[in-house]
Amino acid sequence: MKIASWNVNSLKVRLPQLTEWLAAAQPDVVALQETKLEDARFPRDELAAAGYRAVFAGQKSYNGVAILAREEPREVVTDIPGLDDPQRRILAASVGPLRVVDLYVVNGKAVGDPKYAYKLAWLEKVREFLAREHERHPHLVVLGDFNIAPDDRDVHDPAAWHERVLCSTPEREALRRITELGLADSFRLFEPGAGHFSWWDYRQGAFRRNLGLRIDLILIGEALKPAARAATIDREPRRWERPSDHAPVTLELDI
DNA sequence: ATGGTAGAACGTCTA
Repeated sequence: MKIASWNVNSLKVRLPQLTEWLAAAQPDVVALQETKLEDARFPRDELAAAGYRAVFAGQKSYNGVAILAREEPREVVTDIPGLDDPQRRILAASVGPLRVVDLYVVNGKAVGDPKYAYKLAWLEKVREFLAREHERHPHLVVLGDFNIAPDDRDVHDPAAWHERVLCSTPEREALRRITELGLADSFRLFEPGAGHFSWWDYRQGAFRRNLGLRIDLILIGEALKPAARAATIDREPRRWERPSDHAPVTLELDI
């Protein structure tokens, strides 16, 4: 099984790129973030033509998450206890043997900003939800745009980003509390080195200069670790015309 | 340089 996560930054704009990438990469499950679409406008028919069933939780203009799969996702959850949140940032569903939780983590804007406090509170509520999900579903996959670079290997210029939003210690500790539920950052099962990024700012030629961060993650439960075969960051779509600022990330599981 | 670019929407927010 090949699973993937991609922040598409507007599914309306990126639909042709998504279908091209689906045809080339042939993933079995795909988590999307920043669809920026109301559910009534979700391109269900176009994705069905590409061979994917879809479940989604969207809103106008901002946020929005979706899970695509070869078979119909089951037991869909869009709202979790303790988060009465109009922002559509979380979507859980069962696909085949997997429990899949798609996250579009709050960006946070800047350390100390009210949005940063919302980010940390949001992550704690999500951690509580994931703890319960993991108890019920050992084959748990938690993936998406985490808006946190786990450590300095995931940052092009750690000095410049020191204690800034996406890299601050409280954010990294919030992520660590989630991985301590027994959820491994699958990319690091295969690649220990620095300099592998999944997001590059649109400005100042950041992609061309590889000035990026690795903030798009696929976490897997301990029970899935023996099945992990390969993890990639596919930079190719970031080179296309009018790209998302994020690259798709993938994990191959022998399951 | 509190800039720069992109998306949604058409002024201004979000990232």
